[in-house]
Amino acid sequence: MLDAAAERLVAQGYTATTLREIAADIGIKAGSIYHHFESKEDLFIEVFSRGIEVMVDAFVDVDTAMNGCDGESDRLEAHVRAHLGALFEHGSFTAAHVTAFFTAPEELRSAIVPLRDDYEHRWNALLADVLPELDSARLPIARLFLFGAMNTTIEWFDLSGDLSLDGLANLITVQFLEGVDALNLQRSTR
Amino acid sequence: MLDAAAERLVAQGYTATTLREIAADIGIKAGSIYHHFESKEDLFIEVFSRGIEVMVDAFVDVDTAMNGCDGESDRLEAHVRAHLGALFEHGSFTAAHVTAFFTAPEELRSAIVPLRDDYEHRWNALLADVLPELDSARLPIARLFLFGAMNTTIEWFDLSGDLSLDGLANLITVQFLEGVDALNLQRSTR
DNA sequence: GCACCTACCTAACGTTTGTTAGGTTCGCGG
DNA sequence: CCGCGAACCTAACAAACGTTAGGTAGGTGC
Repeated sequence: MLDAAAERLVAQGYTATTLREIAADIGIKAGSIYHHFESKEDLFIEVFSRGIEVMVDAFVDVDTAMNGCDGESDRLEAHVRAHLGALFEHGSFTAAHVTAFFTAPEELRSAIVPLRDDYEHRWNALLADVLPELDSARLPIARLFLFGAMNTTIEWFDLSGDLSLDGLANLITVQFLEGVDALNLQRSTR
Repeated sequence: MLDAAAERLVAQGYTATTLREIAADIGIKAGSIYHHFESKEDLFIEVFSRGIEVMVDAFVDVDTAMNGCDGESDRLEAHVRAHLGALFEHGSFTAAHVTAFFTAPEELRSAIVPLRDDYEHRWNALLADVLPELDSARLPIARLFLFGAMNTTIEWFDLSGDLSLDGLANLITVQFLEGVDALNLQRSTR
């Protein structure tokens, strides 16, 4: 049921997603939803929360899997790959979060903001490690550029196309660290 | 009235924006809107179209203002500045387009897609000029990274903050061309 | 066998939505 | 002064929304 809600969110946004639609998707009636959640808002708070949880889990997994052994740029690329994985490979929760969060009412959003802050802080810390020379005032801006490039991929990237998720993660990382021209030299991406 | 519709779009998305709200914003009643537009969809097609028009106009202005005289990276930065200007300085049409386009019903979107394609082609041609060595298969991807960084600024950039639009355009361009580390060396941004 | 809980349904409620038909006001051209 | 069209209003319409009250089927524990 949360899955169905997340998929509707991606396709239609918050207000356009109906409880009757979600209910129909899983073969029940709209009223029955209220046995599991107190309200529409309550249901979608859970969906958005899971979206962040998937991202954080993916982030933590990378952090524990590689503790200081690899190069810093490889570490960044692994995290980019994990973020993209959360977006495309772990259900629709993260995709729903990224596409539909700003279509939700403000009181719902404010309940989720702390979770988003936590995830952003993790990335700031990561970037501070990977880019020690970078002016700390420019660091959040660099992160926002990177997030912009990563998150908008849901609007155009096709999992079944010529470019793999590994390849995409590599391209984003290289472009971020070294600029566009470096996109030419990259290893084959399939 | 189109302005009011655009501002509501930015704040609430397509479905959550009511004709009664728009009417109240400009001091008329909901039914009166139908004297100017055939339907809600019709009204918002106009809003989204103007959003693209503002971007294209800004793009063309830069192209005619500087024909080959300046350096290629300056030319790119001028276009980035123009795109950000369309987003923040020329009313809410472009901002509404970028934030709310995917919250609109599909039949509305398909009426707008050709306009979007036109704008994307202009950017592809620009990037092909500025980056002649870049693999042409990577060019649309580079553009999408750049668009991602530029368009998500509406979610965080504050016109009245410490960073000016000129400064932001410079940061985005430099990061795009040379990578993150180049963010340090940039000219003061106010 | 009885009580109870979970999971669902039915049927309706009040509200809001896009939309429409018919009427009013006002200003301009002839 | 008359007619006409543009801009707006009133009042209602059917449909769809989130939500609720009350009821039903099936399983579990005692």
